[in-house]
Amino acid sequence: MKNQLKTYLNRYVYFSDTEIDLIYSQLKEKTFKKKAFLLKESKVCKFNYFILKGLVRSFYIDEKGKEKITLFAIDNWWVTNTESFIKQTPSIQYIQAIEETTVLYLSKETLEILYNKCPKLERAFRIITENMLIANQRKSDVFLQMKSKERYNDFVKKLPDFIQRVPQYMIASYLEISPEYLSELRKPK
Amino acid sequence: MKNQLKTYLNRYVYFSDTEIDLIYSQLKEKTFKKKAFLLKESKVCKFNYFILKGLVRSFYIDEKGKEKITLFAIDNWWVTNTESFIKQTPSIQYIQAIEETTVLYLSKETLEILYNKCPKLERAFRIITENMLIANQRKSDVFLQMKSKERYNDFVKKLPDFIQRVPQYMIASYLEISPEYLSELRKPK
DNA sequence: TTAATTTCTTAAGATATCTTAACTTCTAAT
DNA sequence: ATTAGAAGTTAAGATATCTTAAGAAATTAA
Repeated sequence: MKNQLKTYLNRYVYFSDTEIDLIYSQLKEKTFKKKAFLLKESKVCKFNYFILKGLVRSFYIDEKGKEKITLFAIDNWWVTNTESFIKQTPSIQYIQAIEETTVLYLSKETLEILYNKCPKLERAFRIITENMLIANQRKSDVFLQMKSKERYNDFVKKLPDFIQRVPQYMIASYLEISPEYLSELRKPK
Repeated sequence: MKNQLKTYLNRYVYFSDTEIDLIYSQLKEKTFKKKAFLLKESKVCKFNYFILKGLVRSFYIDEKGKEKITLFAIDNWWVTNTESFIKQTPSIQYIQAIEETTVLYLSKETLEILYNKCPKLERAFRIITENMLIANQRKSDVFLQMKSKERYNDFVKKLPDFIQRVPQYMIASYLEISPEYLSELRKPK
């Protein structure tokens, strides 16, 4: 566990074992069963979760009562509801385990204490946040205004693992395509 | 100029005058005429720009040769092409002044030197980046899958200043609506 | 002020995508 | 193994939005 975190963090900034020990000592571990919620709508998102193993989705319910999936996250990704976690305001979204998922997690308060004790961690999160912004900008700038078929092809190409592990109707929701139409698009010929 | 930057940065982290002097000493100032480019497609985005006064847009050209606007930015916003600036890779997008625009700007290298000399600045940018991420997630999560009319109404409500200053066809592009259809939507009754 | 360019509007026909609803296939639980 | 629920497919009709094309209005330049 500690080693997985170390390998991950060292991709951004080099941390000594002592520093990793400090960070790790502040993290708690938990396993969520399939379909269990890490966060529910209207609750403040208290934690930032580092996924050791598993698969989760984030979604909200629109005016028509439909689930709209906004992200998937797997091993070695941080997942939280950024807005709710940063501002400590109620979340509009849910975070739910699609597979059994084991995480390390920490509160905003704990994270801020760590930033002060270990400025390198703040640098790591600055870089991680920049990367998340870049990924999200790709989604909003280009991805969402492609045609449905292009979005699906792009997703299959870039995230083939997810196609295996995530039900098709969830992929449709993430791609903002109705499940029926995605089914149509997948038809050969 | 220095004062405007100070007021802005102090919204995130408190900086002493000495620290502001250090930061300010590394920034250059420049004025772009209306329609001048801060960044052109295929070039590496060398700078992060802090807009003192003015209005710019970022856009790319799609396969059909149409301009797709991805953001507007005004006074007291940082603007750059995040992906190109962070990774120092060629940009797909342009950044262009819509009105005459005066900026302070600095290179990635300079910014990294400043992060080391003044860790508070790294904290400020960590927070600024978090806020940009939150704003962008709102766009990709909710905004882009609203109906065209809702997107327009939302934009009018949240950014009324832009309606005055930005030609309607540019707003249409940002909202991912054809200019003709936006014109239709705006018709009374 | 007039001409030139840019921006905005209107309308008709085309198309992508959604909705509904029924049916099939798959999966998980008894 | 059987059944109940979940997930995926199919097809017809509805609708949002785009495309094209032309003209009107507004800005900018001469």
